[in-house]
Amino acid sequence: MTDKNKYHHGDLQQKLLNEAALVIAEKSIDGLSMRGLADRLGVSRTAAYHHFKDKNGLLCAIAEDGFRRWQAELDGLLSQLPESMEIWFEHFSRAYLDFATESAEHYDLMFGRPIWKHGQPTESLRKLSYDAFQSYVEFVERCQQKNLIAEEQNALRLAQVSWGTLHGLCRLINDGIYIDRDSVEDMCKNSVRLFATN
Amino acid sequence: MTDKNKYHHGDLQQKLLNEAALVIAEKSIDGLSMRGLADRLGVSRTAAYHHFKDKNGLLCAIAEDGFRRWQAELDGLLSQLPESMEIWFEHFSRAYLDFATESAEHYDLMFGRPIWKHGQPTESLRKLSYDAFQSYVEFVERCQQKNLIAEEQNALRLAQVSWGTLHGLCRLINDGIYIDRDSVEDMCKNSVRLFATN
DNA sequence: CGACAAATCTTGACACCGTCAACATACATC
DNA sequence: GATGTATGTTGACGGTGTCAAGATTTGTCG
Repeated sequence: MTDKNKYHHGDLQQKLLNEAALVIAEKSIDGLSMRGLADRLGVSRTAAYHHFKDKNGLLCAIAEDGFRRWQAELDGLLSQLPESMEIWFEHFSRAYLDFATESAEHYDLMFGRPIWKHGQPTESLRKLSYDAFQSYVEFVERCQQKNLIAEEQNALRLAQVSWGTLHGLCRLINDGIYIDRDSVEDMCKNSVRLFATN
Repeated sequence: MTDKNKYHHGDLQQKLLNEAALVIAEKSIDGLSMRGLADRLGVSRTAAYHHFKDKNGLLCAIAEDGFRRWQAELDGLLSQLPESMEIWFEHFSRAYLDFATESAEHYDLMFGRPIWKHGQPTESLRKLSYDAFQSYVEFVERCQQKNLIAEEQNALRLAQVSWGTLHGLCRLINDGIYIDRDSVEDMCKNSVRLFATN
């Protein structure tokens, strides 16, 4: 290993992921191209194809990182049972919105059409996303067992609807339909009241 | 006008819109290219640029059609005050989901990132979308005046949150995250209960 | 150590894409 | 009939994802 003009790059796979994250932060997801990414790393256009099946594979890997970050935060939020559902859910909503808006591009990738509808999601990505949601469902169930939430409600449905609502709000912001963050905060409180007092 | 090998196409603008709708229905929005569309109409690659500023302009025009269709349906739904909010909202939800899933590609265009975040929406599109939402807000206000909805709630916020929830569900379906339509029906009923009994 | 296989990286090529510039044709109007 | 405008054309530029074939390095086994 001459260390200087090395033919093999070392850990191109990881470097690709890191650089891709930078590009996405700079120019959004549509600004990410395989060729441009290769250029930035001073590597040939097709080098990445030895580490990812295709562009979809790379995107899935980036989305996976997002899910791991979110899961870590989620674990903290779900680790102990709340005293008041209303306060907890407001806290949860804020954390969710913060994640979705601060890592907007990651969020769009994690739940967006390019991966889930068109390019098939990687099996590992599928599992990560499923686990994240599942841990939320189980949290709702634990809350029901402690009588924090009415037990006659279907835990899965409750989790789906409450998450779907948050997801809807986040999409409205990230897609540029609602841009007023204050409105969103207020909407968030409204939806909290709906879920918590029911 | 020789009628046969006519140089001028007649009403290319409308034909472009019609054919684009077909392409979108066949191959989804990403399958629509300016060049491919021109080919299908037997016209040169840049002919469309005399009728739309650029691809974004064409997409906006398609989205406008979607908004007009939705507004027509909306007018019917909002024309008279309901007797029961719960029944009405269930009816409304179903209509919204039907529209969003049956015209999935149109829906994604109407509320999707490509237009609102990246390519700036046309002024006319902006107005159409604003009007549609505004008519919903005014409906909520009328319901409040008739004491069908608690008056202390902010009508705008209520409209935003309820619509945001429906939008969230639709995105989950259209983006391929939830594919089970039965689950969605059930989720829909759950969210109805949240809004109607509050 | 040498040979051979696997991993990794390269260039070349293909088929797309959006869109600008320059030019050609048809139509409308004075 | 001349002239301007609307509409159509081809040519070109730079961009994209990705496949095939060849080059080079690394890992493995006798």
